[in-house]
Amino acid sequence: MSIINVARQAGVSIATVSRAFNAPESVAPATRTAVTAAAAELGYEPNLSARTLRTQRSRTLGVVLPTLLNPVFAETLAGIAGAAADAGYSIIPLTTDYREAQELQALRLLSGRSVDGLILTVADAERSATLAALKRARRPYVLAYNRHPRHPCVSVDGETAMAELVARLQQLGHRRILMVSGHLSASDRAQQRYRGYAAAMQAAHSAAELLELPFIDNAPEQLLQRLGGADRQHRPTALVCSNDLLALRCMRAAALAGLRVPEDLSVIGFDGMALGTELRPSLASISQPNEGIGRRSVAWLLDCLDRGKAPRAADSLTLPHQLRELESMRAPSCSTL
Amino acid sequence: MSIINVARQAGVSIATVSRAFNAPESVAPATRTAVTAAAAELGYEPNLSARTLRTQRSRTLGVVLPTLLNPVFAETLAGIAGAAADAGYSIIPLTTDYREAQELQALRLLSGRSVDGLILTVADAERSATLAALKRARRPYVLAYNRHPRHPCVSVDGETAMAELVARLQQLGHRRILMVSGHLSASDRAQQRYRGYAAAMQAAHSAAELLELPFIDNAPEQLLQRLGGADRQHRPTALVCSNDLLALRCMRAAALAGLRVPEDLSVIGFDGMALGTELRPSLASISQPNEGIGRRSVAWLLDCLDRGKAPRAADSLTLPHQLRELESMRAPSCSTL
DNA sequence: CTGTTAGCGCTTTCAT
DNA sequence: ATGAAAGCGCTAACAG
Repeated sequence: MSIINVARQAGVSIATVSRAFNAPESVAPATRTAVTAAAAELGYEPNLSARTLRTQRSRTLGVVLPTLLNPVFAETLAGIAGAAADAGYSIIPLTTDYREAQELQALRLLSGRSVDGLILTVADAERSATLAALKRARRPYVLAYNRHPRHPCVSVDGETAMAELVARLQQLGHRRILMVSGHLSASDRAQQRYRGYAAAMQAAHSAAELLELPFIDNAPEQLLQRLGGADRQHRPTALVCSNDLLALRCMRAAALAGLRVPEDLSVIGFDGMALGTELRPSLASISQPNEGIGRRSVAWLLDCLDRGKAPRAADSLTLPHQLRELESMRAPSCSTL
Repeated sequence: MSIINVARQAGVSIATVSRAFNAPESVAPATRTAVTAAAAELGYEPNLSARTLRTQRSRTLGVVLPTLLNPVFAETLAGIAGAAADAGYSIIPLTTDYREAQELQALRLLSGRSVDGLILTVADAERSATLAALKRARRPYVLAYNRHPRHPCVSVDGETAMAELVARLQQLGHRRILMVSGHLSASDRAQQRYRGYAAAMQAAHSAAELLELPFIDNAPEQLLQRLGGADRQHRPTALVCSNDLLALRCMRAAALAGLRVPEDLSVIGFDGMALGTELRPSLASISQPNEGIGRRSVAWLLDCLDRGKAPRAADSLTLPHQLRELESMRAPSCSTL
């Protein structure tokens, strides 16, 4: 079922059929109707491969994310998929598990598919071979979540957000605030969040303390140890976590250590995954507009594509974050101070 | 950078280059080396659109799922994406929000992209216009999660699973077991799960009771009412939910009604989303191999594609489920009986 | 084992 | 406003 059948059916040339679809105004109304009718009758759908081959535009976007098992990225992908679909674009998602080798592999897979552009979240924008390759190939791209002065990014200001959170906790009366994260070296975002935490702690003349947890089992020994110590004076009254999944683990570890959240310990996450509000206690978090980050990335990229230029680092977008002060966060009770 | 450049560089014809890539054994070792070297030097990647146009095979799969905001489907997509990538296939995911209009729209988008096959989860396989269209178009497809005698499906036996769960609850001493679901008419899977529940309740001479909740706010009035009633004799001792997300809401509603889980009320979900094990209490659930369902669907579909035939309903796969008896489920305490 | 060549379905000059 | 025809990059006969 090709353009040829439609042309025959409508009694016109294939060029006219093509025009009727791609530049309707350049075709006489009567002809247009005839073509449309013929196409509908035959159930004709233009062949994208042929169109791509001819125009060198695929109307397809590559999407490279760390994992879909973290709801944050699932939400982001939902936003990307929605925005892309609205614009008539398809997406090809690939996941990397935070591994550079997989990032490069993803790029290779996508390069053959001649995607018009990519949206990606890399482990560390500064030292990313993937981004270097991308620049070299001069393919338009937008980074989601990453923040870097030399790349086009859509993100929130995690450093400021974290500093605000710590300030707010201090204001509530918290003094011993522990930060928990995965391996800092594995994520430039975690590093930024830590900077915000450390700066705010220093500003308040409190001691910063970081606990890096291996991302393996459910109730990490280290955390239990740190929380379970008999010495109430040294136990933190609040845990700020570099992401929501980690915060969940912390809440569970706290419960296992016999601590109540938030009575004995406040736990705050980062990301604002939708699920957090469904829990009990609901998860306090610095919420990012995850779907929004996805949508805006697509919108920006498509806008650039339309004008034939690549997104520029200087036009990077910082979206607003929000402190979600939910049930897992509150002022420390007297007994814990 | 096309096959022509490589041919020139290697001093052979374009046909030889093509063969060197697609049937290396049919080319002299020396020639092969020359071609490979030339390709590497030029950074050549075969153009998929051209190949697709010529061969009518895109090495791309369409994936149609209800939503990515439910972790179950995010896990499924992760499995699909992994298996597809391993086989050198790309996927184009589309979401439908359980709406038939969007299912049809998805099909339209995919038809132009000439995907080799599709994997989909539809709201109701029995009355699905989408599946009808798919059959008419003779495109190979596999349903994930849906179960239907006339379609090729990869799923677990939700009816049996639910019956087993209810039997186990009865064995633990539960008598007043309430089932909670979304609108039954919206999902053939929920219907199957309900059948299993009803049958098992009847077998135990207990009264089946279904609460259909609108999928809108976080702590549905109806549920609170049903749980909060002063009359302890009529309050259920266990809630079986048609999915994990709903179970989460139930746990939250229970807490708001002043009930402890599992001391006062057991809550069991269905799906086995990974996040459930991270909560406190951890979520008991009938767990399905979500990533596995995705992977197996891809494997089956690709296998059929290789042999040039479409998956047949008769070869449908039922994967094993498992009762995850975690913290949110236990025998009723004396005071609640 | 290798080369020549005809299209896959579409868009886009260039004529008319 | 419409048609004729070239060609996007590749594969698969076919010929040698």
